[in-house]
Amino acid sequence: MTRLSQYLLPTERQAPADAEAVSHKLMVRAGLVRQMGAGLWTWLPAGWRVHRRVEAVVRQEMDAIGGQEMLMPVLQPADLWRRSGRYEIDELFKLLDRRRAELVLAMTHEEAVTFHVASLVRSYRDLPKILYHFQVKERDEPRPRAGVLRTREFIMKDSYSFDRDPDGLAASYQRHIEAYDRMLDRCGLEWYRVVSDVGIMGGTAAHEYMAPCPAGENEVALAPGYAANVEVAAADAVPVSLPDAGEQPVELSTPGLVTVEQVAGALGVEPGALLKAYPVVADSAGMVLVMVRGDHRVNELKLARALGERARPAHEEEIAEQLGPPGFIGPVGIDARVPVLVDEAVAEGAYVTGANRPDRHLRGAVPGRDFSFRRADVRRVEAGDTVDGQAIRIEPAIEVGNIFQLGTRYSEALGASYLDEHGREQPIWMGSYGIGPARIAAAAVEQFADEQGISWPRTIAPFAVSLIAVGKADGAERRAAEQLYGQLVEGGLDVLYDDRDAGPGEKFADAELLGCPLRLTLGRRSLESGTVEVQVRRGRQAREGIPISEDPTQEIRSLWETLP
RNA sequence: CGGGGAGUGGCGCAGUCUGGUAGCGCACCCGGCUGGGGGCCGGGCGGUCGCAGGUUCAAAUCCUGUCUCCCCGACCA
Repeated sequence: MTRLSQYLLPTERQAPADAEAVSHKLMVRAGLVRQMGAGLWTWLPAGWRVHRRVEAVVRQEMDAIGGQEMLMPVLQPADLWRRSGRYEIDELFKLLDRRRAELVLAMTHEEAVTFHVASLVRSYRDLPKILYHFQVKERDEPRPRAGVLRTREFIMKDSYSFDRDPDGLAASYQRHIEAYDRMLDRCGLEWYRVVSDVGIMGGTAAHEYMAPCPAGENEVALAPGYAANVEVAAADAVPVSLPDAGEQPVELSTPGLVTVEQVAGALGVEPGALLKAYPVVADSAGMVLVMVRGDHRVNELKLARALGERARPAHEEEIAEQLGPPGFIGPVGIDARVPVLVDEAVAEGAYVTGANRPDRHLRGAVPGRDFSFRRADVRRVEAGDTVDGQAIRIEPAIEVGNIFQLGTRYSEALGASYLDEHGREQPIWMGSYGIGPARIAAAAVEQFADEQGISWPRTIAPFAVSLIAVGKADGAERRAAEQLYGQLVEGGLDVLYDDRDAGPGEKFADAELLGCPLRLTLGRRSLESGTVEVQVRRGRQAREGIPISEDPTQEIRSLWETLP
C-alpha cells in the first residue's frame, strides 16, 4: 500500500523543539521515526523500509562471505555474563523474573553465541564458522542523544567468527573487512575504516567504520593513506622553534600567569615552547607528572596505555601537597619524588615550564639535563600534524560499524574449545563484528541533506520514486498518474504515489522532505507535452521529461540505476 | 553523575512574575472555491495545563514533593 492517501507518513512542517541534530530533525519531520522515551524510537512504515533496505545489503554481504544467519534471545541468564566477566558493566540492563531469577538484556551477543558454540562445536572439522543475526540490543546509556544516533534500544547486525587459530581469525577478520567495505559502499555513504582502540578487555586488532557527519560523536584523524580514531591516532607534530638553552634554567617572575597562553604571551614565545604539566594519579602508581608541549593536549586513552593502568587528573589539593602551586607546576626538582612522563612530541631543546613556586616559571629547562623522565606518545593529535609528510585533518564522525579480533577471551571464559587433529583440546579463536542499520540511515541523512530535506542514496531510499499527481481529484492528470502508477508498480519499481487531495506545493515539499531519489510529476503541463516530468532529488536537478505514450517504466528504471 | 533548560490539543508556542476557570499559528473534521511550490472563505472537533499533595472562596499560575524529556560535559567493553 503505497498510495500516500492511505499511508502512515506523518510529515511535519516544524521539527520537534528539542531536536538538535539534522538527522533527528529530518527523520521526525519526514515521518520516518517517532520517539517513545529517552533513546527509545519507533520506526514508522517509511523509516522501517529504509532500515530493512540497509539490512538487506548487510545480509547479502554477510551471506557472500559465508555467514549463516540465526537468531538469539535478548533476554538472557545473568550467569553467562558473570562467567564472561561483563555482568558489572553499568550499561547492562539487569532484571529479575517472578521467581527472582537474575536475567539481563543483552547489549551484544558474545556470551550467547559462545555458549552455543561451546556445546555444539567439538572438532576442528567444525571450524571455521561465521554466525550472525540481526537482533535488538539494549543498553542503559547514560545519555541517549541525537534522535536515532545514540539510543538505548537498537538493532544491530552482529556476527561472530570461530576459528582454529590466530591465522584463521585473521582470515575471517579480513573477509569481514571486505564485506563491510562493500556494505558501506553499497549504502552510498562516505565512510572511513579507521584503526581503533582494542579496549581494556584486550583483543589484538580492531577497526571502526566511521561515517563523517556533523552530529558525529567521534573524531577521526585523516590524511591521504591514513585514517584513525583520534583516540589512538599518532602523528608527527608541527615543529616549534625553541629559544637557546642557557647553562641552567632561569627563574622568571610570572605573577598570576597560569595558562599557557598567558605565559607564552608574556614571555614572547610560542605556546609550543612551553612544557605543560598535567599531573595525574594512576590507580597503583600514584602521582605521575605528564608533560606535553604547551600547544598539545593529553589523550587520556593513550596515557592509560602508556601507564598500563587507568589514571585520573590530580586534584588541586594533591597537586599543592606533592608538587607545588597549581598553575606553576613543572618537572624540575620533583623528578626524584614523582615520575615524569614526557610526550614524544617534545623535541630536544630548552622549554619554559613551571617552577613549582608561586608566580614563577623557569626558562631554559632541558629534559634530561634538568630532570629525568620516561618518554611515551600520550598526546592527542592536532589538525596540521603530519603522517608521512601529509597533513592530517580532524573530522567528526559517527561510528556505524566496528570489528574486533577477540581472540580467546570469551571462548576460554565460556568453555568454547575443540579437539585438533592430534586430539588436543584447543580454545576457539573468535572475532566479533557489528554494524548498525539505524546509524547508517541517520548518517546518510546527515551527509546528504539539503534545505529541502533528505536525499537518500538510492539503495536505501524508502522508495525509488515519488510520483506526484497535480490537479483535481477527478481530472485527466490524476487518471494519467493512476495509469503510470500501475505501470511502475507492475514493472517492479517501489513507488510512493501522492494521490492526496492536496495542493502541489505541499506535495512537492513532502516529496523532497522524504528524499526519494526520483520525483515524477504528472500535471497539466506535462500532459500537454505527453511526458512525465522528472526531478533527481540529489541536487534537485530537473531532467528531460519522459514520454508516456508508451510505458516509460524501463526508461525510468534505467535513469534510477544511474543515480548515486 | 555535574551544569543548564523544558513539560499547556498531533507539531510549534503564548498565558505563570501580578491566582478569577485556557488561547494563537499549523495540522485535523465538514462545506465551498482554488489547482504547478505548504492557496482562500465559512463552520467545527480536540487539552483533568506531566503527576501527587498542600495553600486559597478560587490554582496552568503560589508552596512542597515527584516523574519525564532535551542540551553541554563526564561516561560509552
